[in-house]
Amino acid sequence: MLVIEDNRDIAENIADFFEPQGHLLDFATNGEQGLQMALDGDFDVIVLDLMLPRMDGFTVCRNLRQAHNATPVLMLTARDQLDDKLQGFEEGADDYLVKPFSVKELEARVKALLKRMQQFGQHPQLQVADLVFDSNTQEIMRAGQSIDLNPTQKKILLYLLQHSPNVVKRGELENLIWGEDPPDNDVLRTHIYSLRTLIDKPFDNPLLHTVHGVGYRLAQTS
Amino acid sequence: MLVIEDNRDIAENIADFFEPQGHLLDFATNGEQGLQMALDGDFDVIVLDLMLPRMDGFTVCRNLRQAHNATPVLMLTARDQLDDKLQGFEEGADDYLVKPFSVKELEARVKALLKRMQQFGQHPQLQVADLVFDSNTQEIMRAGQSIDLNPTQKKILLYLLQHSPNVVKRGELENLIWGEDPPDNDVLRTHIYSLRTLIDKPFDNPLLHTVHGVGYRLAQTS
DNA sequence: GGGGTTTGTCAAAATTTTGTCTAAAGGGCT
DNA sequence: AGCCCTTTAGACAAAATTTTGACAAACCCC
Repeated sequence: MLVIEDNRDIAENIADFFEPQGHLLDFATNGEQGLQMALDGDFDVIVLDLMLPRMDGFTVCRNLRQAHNATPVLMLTARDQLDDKLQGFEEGADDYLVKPFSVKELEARVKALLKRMQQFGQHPQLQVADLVFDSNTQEIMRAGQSIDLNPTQKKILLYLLQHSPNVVKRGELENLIWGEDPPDNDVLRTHIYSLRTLIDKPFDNPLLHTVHGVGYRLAQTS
Repeated sequence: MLVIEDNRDIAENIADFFEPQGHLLDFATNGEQGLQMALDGDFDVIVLDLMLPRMDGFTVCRNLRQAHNATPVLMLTARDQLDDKLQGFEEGADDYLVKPFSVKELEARVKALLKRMQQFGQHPQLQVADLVFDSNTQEIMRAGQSIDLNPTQKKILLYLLQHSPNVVKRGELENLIWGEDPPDNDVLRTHIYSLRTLIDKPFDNPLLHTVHGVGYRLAQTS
């Protein structure tokens, strides 16, 4: 659990409550540091204050999501900022709590988040069959050997991993890579091709499957 | 979205806000009725009041989970009952809101819940008899074995499933596939034929029936 | 039951989508 | 500028899908 909070009292309060319960806590006291730690470490949940030195909570959260980090985020906001809360959800927060709050309530919400994540088997590292994305080293490995991907390939693979075994529409991927205006010709095909030659070609059973007319999906089809 | 709430004002408030946005709402005014509806129907989210006639919210939630229903539940609780809220999470609620609340805040939390669900692809599964369509993976299975359909066949099957056991007019299907101007000759027939050979031929009892002069329907006719 | 219409069946042609691969274009760095 | 890596373009092959058309079977109504 990572707590990004510049107010020493609140941080201590949280520490006093959770640490005796056996939770491991890390603390950051400004946005930049927090983001860095969130990206480096592998936390089960992040408690994120909104008003922070150096980088505000929204920005931290947005950056986190852009880096394809799906760690659940619980935001702490001041009492009188409903609009901020709404924005919080847009940025990818999973829950929020209004200050001042009781630590027991924080506990309840953290529990709920963890339960929800666990229920769907949200492993800290993304994995399909023997294909693994190690969020610590940012490395992709298949069958134990490391594979080197360029940024686009990595983006695609990560997105497919996150949605596996579901089908991802071609349009989603295009939107992921190019945002609004995708190129007129079908470049995505080439990227999929190159990704395939790296992650599937050298191995026996392919994991990246085409769903004709729809898109692609990553799954073991045994 | 199912709203289980005995207070007429609150229910109306919710309805007024969500229905114009295109959400489909169902209402129950007591716990037993609510539980029944939750078990029968297929809701994307359930808003559950705590104090209810006939069966309280906790019990509803617990029963729901015991029946292995994973629909996200958002509880509504009175202001001064933190302990109750904690119990709510024990019983399997996914979030809660303290009364009185702003409808916008409810919206934000509902949205967050739905997003969380969606991230893990909690889409509905369409099914008629032993024929199942998983809209996440776009996989079609009958009697446990996977069946491979092309896009048109998928479209047709999906539409039939959605309308099962009702008859679907040929014109509807043509409109579904070709939009405005359908081909002059009767191609649909060929598609139905090919669909049949895949989903019915290999099995004992056919599910796709012709209604002469009208269209087709998907149903078990035992 | 018979005639006209609708539907089932099937194989081959036409079309679209996807895979493959090479070359060129772009971008950052020294 | 020159180099390296990444991204895009385009062309052709391969695969999959959709349409065509022709005939047989089933259906409906008088």
